[in-house]
Amino acid sequence: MAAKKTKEIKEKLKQVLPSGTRDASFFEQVYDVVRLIPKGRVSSYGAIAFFLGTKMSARMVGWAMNAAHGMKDVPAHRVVNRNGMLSGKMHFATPTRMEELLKKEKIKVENDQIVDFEKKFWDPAKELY
DNA sequence: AGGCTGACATCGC
DNA sequence: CGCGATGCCAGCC
Repeated sequence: MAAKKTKEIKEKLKQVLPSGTRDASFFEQVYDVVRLIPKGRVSSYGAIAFFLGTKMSARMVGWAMNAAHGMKDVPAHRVVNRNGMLSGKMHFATPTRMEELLKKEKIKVENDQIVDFEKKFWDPAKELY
């Protein structure tokens, strides 16, 4: 479906981001927040969106993450949906990459879902404010 | 220029 | 209690 499209976007971003970094906007802020997520902690699209001021634009955060794939500094694996589910794992290099990365950070993952998500949850609005 | 899509979230029936 | 519909923003066709 959109897999092909994503691939194209990824390629395009490779040209756009590293080259000019463009005049980021929503994305850059998302990247910043994601980078601030401590190791061993995770956050959600909604929390980030909320922190940025637009709680309802959680989808955009996901879109930003998609772009973040090209950014080495952005630990997209630490960002999951509100359920703590690794909804975006299929967008990584390999479907298991996200889970592996999380496990390396002492985060337990079972059935594509983060264990004790509430404990590992890192809320930017709380931590950064 | 208009419409569709997308790694989400929330409200409604 | 579960599934469907809607909102949001940006980028692509």
